Amino acid sequence: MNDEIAIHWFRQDLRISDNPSLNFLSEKYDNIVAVYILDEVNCDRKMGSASKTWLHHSLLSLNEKLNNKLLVFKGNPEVVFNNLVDNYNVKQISWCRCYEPWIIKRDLNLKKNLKNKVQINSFNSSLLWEPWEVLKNDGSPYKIFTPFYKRGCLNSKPPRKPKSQEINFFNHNIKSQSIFDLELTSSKFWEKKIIKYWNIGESFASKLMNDFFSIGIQDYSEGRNFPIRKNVSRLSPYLHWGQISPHTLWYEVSNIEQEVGEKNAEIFKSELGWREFFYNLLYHFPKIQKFNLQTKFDKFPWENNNSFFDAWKKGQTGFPIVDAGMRELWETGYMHNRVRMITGSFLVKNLLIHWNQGEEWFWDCLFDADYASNSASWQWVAGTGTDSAPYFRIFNPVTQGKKFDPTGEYIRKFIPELRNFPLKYLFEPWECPPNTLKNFKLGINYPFPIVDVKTSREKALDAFAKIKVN
DNA sequence: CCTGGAGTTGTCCTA
DNA sequence: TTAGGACAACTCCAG
Repeated sequence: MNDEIAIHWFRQDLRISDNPSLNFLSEKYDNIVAVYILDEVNCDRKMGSASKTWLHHSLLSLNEKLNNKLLVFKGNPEVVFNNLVDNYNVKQISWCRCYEPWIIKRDLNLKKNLKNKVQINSFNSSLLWEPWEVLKNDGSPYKIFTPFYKRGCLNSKPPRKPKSQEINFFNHNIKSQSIFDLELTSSKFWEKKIIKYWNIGESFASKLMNDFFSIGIQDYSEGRNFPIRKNVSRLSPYLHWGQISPHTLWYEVSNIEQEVGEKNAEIFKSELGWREFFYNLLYHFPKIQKFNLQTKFDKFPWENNNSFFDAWKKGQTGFPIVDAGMRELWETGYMHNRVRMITGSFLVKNLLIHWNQGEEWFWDCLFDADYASNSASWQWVAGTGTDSAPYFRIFNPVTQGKKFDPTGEYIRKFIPELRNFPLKYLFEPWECPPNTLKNFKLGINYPFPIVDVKTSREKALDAFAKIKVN
């Protein structure tokens, strides 16, 4: 019997279907061995708590699909692979590309150091266009979304078509650590709570896609702005971990463009385009996770205020739409996109707290925490990023609440103490005449607003004026 | 090199 | 009540 093996290294492509590396190996080899390695040696930032939880359950689900033959290790991949190559007849190692700067660097070294022992291949699986392929005519990267997407992406070659095939996984006897040895999970109440809202794994990703494409997308262009409506896909965590490919989403939504309306399909695609844009930015500006893209913001007078930051994290700012969002995040490991903008704008522009702090908190709490998207989105909110959105665009947390949660249903869902609060004052409880509600006292049952909207807005505008170029 | 049009998601004031 | 312009000026991008 043939004892030659080929290793597929699972990373952020935790799926069997439409996996180019697995497809490639399957055509050449009869014996494929699947490996996952938790690398906390080379990384420049450890996974957040929610990400670890998602990964833990994803690996359990993947392992089950593989008849418990997934090999799991913790440590430096180079050491792990050297061991495997020295002890088994490994002909080939193959993986799907990641784009975090530290991973690019690590993989490059790994290839260099192992290429004399074993054949190595890598594939694109998680981006519709490679970041080095979408460039302006002069060869430099785009900094503005619209030309990036319309001209850079839509005018170049169409994304690869998704392809799924039978994979020849090998019924091996190789020993490894267990998924529990990775210590990705704890018995924290918080973890148990947030996973209750999700079904984690590849099969649930396709189910979610199918459900969304048959119902939610029908009113995507309008409805996606309202946090209580079922018009967003909530596929972001699955996309991040590669439990579904953007290629599948791209072509599936193209197929139903007539039924769901061209506009809804186009806007959904452009959201995938934003994801591409964020990766493109990260690839060409690898420091955006920490550093302002517009360096003039380096001298912006951010404020250090731990009690404000704590109030924001806990959903105790006294602004119901902000608090509802922050509590949704803590309760479910997710926050609706519109509310991410509102809470982000509030942190940065009303509290004047550095976007780095918001980015860190989201990194820890979000199931879809993504190195590229999280950083680039925070820079967008803060106005420190590439897009030249006017600095005076400051969300008003009262107006935004009234506009996008007009029935108050979202606020009431996540802020139980306001469940019986009159709708008229729900977006600005401090305006409610005292004693309107029995057993409710502002400052006791729900906090007073920690800042004044008007004066904090003006303060932010003054601060922005100070860093103007001239 | 020059030119002109444009830039995800807002708010506030005024007529 | 509502629609339209001001907010300020910059950088990006393509021709």
